[in-house]
Amino acid sequence: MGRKKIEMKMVKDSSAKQVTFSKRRNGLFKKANELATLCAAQVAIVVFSPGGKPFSFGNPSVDAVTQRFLNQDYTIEVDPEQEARVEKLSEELNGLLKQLHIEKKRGKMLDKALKESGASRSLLNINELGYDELVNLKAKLEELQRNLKGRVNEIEASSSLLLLKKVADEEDDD
Amino acid sequence: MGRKKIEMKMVKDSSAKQVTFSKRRNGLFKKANELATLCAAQVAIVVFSPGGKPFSFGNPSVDAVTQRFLNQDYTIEVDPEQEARVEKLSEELNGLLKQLHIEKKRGKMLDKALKESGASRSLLNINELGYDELVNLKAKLEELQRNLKGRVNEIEASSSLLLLKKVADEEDDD
DNA sequence: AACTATTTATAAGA
DNA sequence: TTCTTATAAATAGTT
Repeated sequence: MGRKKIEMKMVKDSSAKQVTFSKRRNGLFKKANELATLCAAQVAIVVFSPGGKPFSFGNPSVDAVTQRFLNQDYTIEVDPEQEARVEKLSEELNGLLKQLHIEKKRGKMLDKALKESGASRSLLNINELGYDELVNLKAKLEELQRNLKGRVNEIEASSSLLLLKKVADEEDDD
Repeated sequence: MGRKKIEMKMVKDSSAKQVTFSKRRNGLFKKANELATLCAAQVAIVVFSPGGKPFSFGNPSVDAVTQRFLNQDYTIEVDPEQEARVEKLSEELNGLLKQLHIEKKRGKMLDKALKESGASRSLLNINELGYDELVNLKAKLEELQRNLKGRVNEIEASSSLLLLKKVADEEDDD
């Protein structure tokens, strides 16, 4: 689409690559916007440049679309299409396990950040909260803990050990 | 790009909209692929059609790019740019809390699915695993539980109650 | 699904 | 980077 046809191979010259990336990223986002406008479609795009910088486009927002994608409502058919039902459940569990895995990674990063930053405590102005508010928030946190623990037990209870195999495998590239 | 120029407004005729969506979705994914190939860039796209069906493109995969995006490495500057440091930490914590919130939702869906589907147990062929493998997986699961609980405690310990306020707020739209 | 008349994107150059 | 322009590529309307 220009003065000459180009081969679909990686551009070697890093400066030219940067120029191509900028132009084509703009083009891609424009197309995405048109698709969303013309068709009332939701679109989310995340791109990392060759230099590792993130760019994103979202309609209505990357977050909204991503969450819809992750939370996809696998409605259980009462109609006995067991095959499909089981497959959907399996996907559901799988997604959950992936999330748990992401959580773990984030947890490690958080640990590191907290240790490295003595200043982090200063970010938390407890004084802004009244006593009742603190008590309330503490309760919320505890509920959160229970829910998390409860769900892990739920998984255990349902003996989804086969799926856990995948977690075990993922553990290996940590 | 066709016999006539079209207005950038939503196509009303639902059949024409579907055709336009298909064509342009293909075009978008092709462009994304070219961007990834030419520039060695990572790209992830998620699109929902007007009918609500999900489509995705990813290089190397939607998952890989999404995780990189979510896990963006907010490297802590030792150089005392405290302002930036605190902001990054705050974002980090925020993202974590969002994840926890997503988790909760997914947990509820899972509960529902498990209750509604008596057949779910049949999906879990424990018999495929040997005893040692089972023991191993059990250990993995317990480690997972400890890690999750540990991280929640970490948050509590660092008194990030201010941020928890956001969780409390989000609770309200459940 | 295919076909084209056109429009749009973009590679190279300034 | 931004703009210009020759040309390649995408696609709107048609079959």
